[in-house]
Amino acid sequence: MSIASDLIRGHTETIILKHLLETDNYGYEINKSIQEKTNNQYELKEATLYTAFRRLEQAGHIMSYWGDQTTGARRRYYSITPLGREFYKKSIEDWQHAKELIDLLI
Amino acid sequence: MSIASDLIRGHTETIILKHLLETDNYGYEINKSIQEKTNNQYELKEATLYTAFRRLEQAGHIMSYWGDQTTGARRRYYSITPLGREFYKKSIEDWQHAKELIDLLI
DNA sequence: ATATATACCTTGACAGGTGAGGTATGTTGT
DNA sequence: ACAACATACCTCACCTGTCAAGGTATATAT
Repeated sequence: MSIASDLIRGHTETIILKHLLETDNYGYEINKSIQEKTNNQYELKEATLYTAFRRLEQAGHIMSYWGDQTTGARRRYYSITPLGREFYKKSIEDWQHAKELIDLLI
Repeated sequence: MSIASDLIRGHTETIILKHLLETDNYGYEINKSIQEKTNNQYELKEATLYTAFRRLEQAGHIMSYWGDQTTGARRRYYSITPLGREFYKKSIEDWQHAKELIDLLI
């Protein structure tokens, strides 16, 4: 059992930011982590993942740099900014609030 | 404090169906009911409301008929179908599931 | 007369998600 | 040696639901 796009929509950025709160990380690894956490019930589509990174960087919520892999494919690491942390906090509050309203209405 | 479009997206149809479970109703009244329930924290935009009605009718989840108002503006009443009830039930389950996954990920 | 409330509707723009395609490196199986 | 797979990135065109902005029509209150 999966999850509909329209239900996850709007959470993509929050999910990514959550994965950057403690350590920097790169796209592929973040997505694998999502799959593991959800027992393969959910994964971000690559196009969704990378466009979200662009939006977040554009908005100043994350910053990126290339890892110095001496072997294997190159990795672009992302780091959350102070602004990104604020945005994350606000998103969590919005979600708590939205949950209540939706539960009230459906 | 309001609620972001992207967080409510995908719930519009469920919200409408919920309002039709017990009695037939019409658009304007349904929207007022939503505002009252949420203490004016949320309302469906008219365009959203009416396009959702079209989708639901197209999908066979609701049926419509004109009320016989002798005075005042005409009303188009909507009635939920058995298929609509099934869809509603499924949507609630999807929501419960989505909530868990989102809470796990953010 | 004018404003407000009721009640419906459509069109075009916008934004996020996605399918389908691409590039490149390293490892594992036969 | 070669194929297949895993790792890791990226972009473009398309789809869908929301919304701003416009419209129509009737009844009531000031």
